[in-house]
Amino acid sequence: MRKKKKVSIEDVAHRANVSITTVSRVINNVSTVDPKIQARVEEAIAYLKYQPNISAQRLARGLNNAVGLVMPGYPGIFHSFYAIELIRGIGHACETLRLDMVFHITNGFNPLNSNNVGGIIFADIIENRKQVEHTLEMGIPCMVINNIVQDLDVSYVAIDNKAGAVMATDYLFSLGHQKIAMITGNLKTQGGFQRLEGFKESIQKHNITLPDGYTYEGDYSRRCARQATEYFFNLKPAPTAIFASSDDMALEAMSVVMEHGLKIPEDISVVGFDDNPASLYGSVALTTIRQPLFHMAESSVKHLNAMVLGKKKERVKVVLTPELVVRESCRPPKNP
Amino acid sequence: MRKKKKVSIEDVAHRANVSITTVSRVINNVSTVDPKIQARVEEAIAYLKYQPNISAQRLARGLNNAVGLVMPGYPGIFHSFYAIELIRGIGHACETLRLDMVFHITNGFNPLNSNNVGGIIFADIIENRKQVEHTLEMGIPCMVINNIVQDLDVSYVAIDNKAGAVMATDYLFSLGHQKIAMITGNLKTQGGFQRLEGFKESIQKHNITLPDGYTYEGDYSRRCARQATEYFFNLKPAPTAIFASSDDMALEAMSVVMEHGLKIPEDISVVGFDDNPASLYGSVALTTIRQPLFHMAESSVKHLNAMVLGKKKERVKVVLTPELVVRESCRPPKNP
DNA sequence: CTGAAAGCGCTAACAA
DNA sequence: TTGTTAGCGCTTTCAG
Repeated sequence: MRKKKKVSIEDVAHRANVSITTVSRVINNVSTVDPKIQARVEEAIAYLKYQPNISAQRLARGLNNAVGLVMPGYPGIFHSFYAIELIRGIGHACETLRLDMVFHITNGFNPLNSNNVGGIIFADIIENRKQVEHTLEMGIPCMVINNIVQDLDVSYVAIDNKAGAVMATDYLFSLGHQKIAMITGNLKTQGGFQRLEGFKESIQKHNITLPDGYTYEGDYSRRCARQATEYFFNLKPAPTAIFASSDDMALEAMSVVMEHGLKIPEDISVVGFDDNPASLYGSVALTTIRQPLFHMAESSVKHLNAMVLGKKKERVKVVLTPELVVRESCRPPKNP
Repeated sequence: MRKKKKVSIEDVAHRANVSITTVSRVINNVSTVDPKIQARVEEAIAYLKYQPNISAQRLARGLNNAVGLVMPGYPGIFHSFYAIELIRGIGHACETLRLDMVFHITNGFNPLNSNNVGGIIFADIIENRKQVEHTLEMGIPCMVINNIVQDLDVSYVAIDNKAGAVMATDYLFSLGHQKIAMITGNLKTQGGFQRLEGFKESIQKHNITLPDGYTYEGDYSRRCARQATEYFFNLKPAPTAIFASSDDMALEAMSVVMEHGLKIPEDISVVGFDDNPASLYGSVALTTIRQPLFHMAESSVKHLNAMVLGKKKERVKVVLTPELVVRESCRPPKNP
C-alpha cells in the first residue's frame, strides 16, 4: 500500500493552473469566478479527489462548524426513546446544516474541551450542571434541551411536561374515571417531576381526593412499571385507569394487566407519554401524549447555529406544547 | 456580555514569561521542562482558562484525532438495542482515548467528507458499501463493524452469529424440543441471515425435518414478532419452542403467548438473541444468546486508532464468539 | 533546558 | 475577475 500523500489545495491549484485563492473561491462558492476557470478547477478537484482539510478551514476561518452533544451517562438513558429521538433529531439537523456532530457521553466531570466545537447542546442539565455553567462562563454558545432552566441564564428548548400530564389526566376524567393511578418517571428529572405536578393539578381541579398509594414513584424503566402495576392491583379500591409517565412503562403496565387476565381497555384504561411508535403495534394501540422530541432536537441545533454565527445574541427560551393522541387503550370505567 | 477574546497559547506564554514553544511543551507533557517553569506555565493556563485550539493542533500535527461513526439511516435501526450498544461502546472508547466521536447518520449518498476525521467506523456495511469502498480508495483507515466482509479487503470486528444461533437451537434440542420455530431478523442484514443459517444447521445436525412454516421472516421489529407468533399458533403441529433472532422479538413473542393464556416456559419455551437487559425484568427472565456488542464497539475503536497512528498496517479481522445465557424461559416440552 | 523560526492548509483582506 | 500576502494557533526541527 503506497503512502498516498494527502492532496492539498495547492495541488489543485497547480493542476488547474490558477492560484490557491481561486481554488478556495470555487470551494466556497464565491460567485465571482469565471465559468471556464471554475470548470477547470472542478475538474482538478475531481481528478485529484481533493477534499478540503477541515482543520485548516476552521483555523483560518476562526470558527468551528461542529456542535457538541453531551449526554449524561447514567445507566438506562440510552435505552430510552427520549435519548434516541434526540440523537436522531440532532444528527439530522447537523447533516442538513453540514455541521459535525461531536458526541460526548460524560459523567459530568471530564472538563469537556469545548474548543473543538462551535457550540454545545446539553441533552439534559441533570448531571451536567457544572459543565453548563463552565460553558457559559467561557462564553461558548450553548443550549440545554428539555429543561426549563430558571436559575441560570441559558438558552433552552423544552417541552411543557406539566401541560401534557394535565391533558392526559383530564382526558381520563372526561371518560368518567375517578380512580386514576399514576406511575411517575424519575423525579430527579424535570420532565418526571413536572408530569407528576400536572397529574396532581388535574386531580385537584376535579376536586377529587385520591386514595393512598395511587402514585407510584418509578424511574422510566419497565421493571418499575411492572412493580407499580402489581402494587396497584393490591390496592383496596383498585384504580380503573393508569397514567404512566412514559410509553415504555405504559406498555409494561398493559402487559401486567393482561397477564392478570384482565382486558384493556375494558377493565382498565391506560395512557402513556411519548408517542413511541412501539406503542402502536401491541395488541392494543396506546393512547398517549405526543411530545415533539425530534422537532425539539432539530430546533435546538438551528438556534445554536444562529448563535455560533453571531446572528443571535439574546438567549433563546422556547417551550413546546405536547398533544393528546387518542387510540384504543382508554374507555369509560365499568362502574363509575 | 463582553466578547471574550479566545485565549491562545501566546497569552499563556506572555503571562508565564516563557516562549510559546515551552507552553506547547507543557501542554504535551514533554518531560524536559524545568519544574519551576512548568509550574508557572500551569498557573497561567489555569488562570487564563486556556484550552488549546484543536483545529490548530491537528493542522500542525498533520493528523486528526477524531473518529467518524457512520450509521445507516434506515428506519428502526435507532430503536434497536444493537445500535445503542454500539454508540455506547464507541463513545466510551473515544472518551477514554480522548478522541472526538463524529457522528454521521447517512443514507449512503452523502459524500461523507472524510478529511475531518482520522478514521471511520462503519456501523454496518449494508447501505454504506459505496462509502466504504471510497474510504478504502482514499487510503483512510476504516473498520466495519458486525460484518464479516469477504469481498472487500477491509478491517472488521464481527460476531459469530451463526455459532450463536447454533447454540440456541442446540440448547432447545438438548431439552428435548423437536418442534422448534424461528422468527428471523432482517435477512438483508448479515447477522439476520447468519442466524437463520445457524438455526438450519442445528436442525440438520439433529436429523430433523421441520414442518412447513416453522420459519417466519421478521425484521427485528416487535410488530413482526407478534405476527409471527400468532401465525405459529395456527400451525397444525404447533411449535413447542421459539427461537427469536432478537430479545425484543422474543419479548414480544412471550407477550403474545401469555395473552393467549399459555404459560412460559411450561407451555412454550422461548430463547432470544442479544442479552438486552430489558429481558431480565419481565415476568419470566429470558434465556438468550449474549453477544459482546459493547466490547466489539470498543475494540473497533482501539484497532482503528492503532491504524490511524500507523502502528498497524495490516487489516484487522476479528470474529467474536457469543455465549448462551440460561435463565427461565425454557424447559423440556410437555409431550416430547 | 529553552527559544526562534518555519511551516501545517486554508481564508480573507488588499491590490492589480 | 484573479492573484499576493498575511495570518489562524499550534507543533517541531534546529540552534543556543
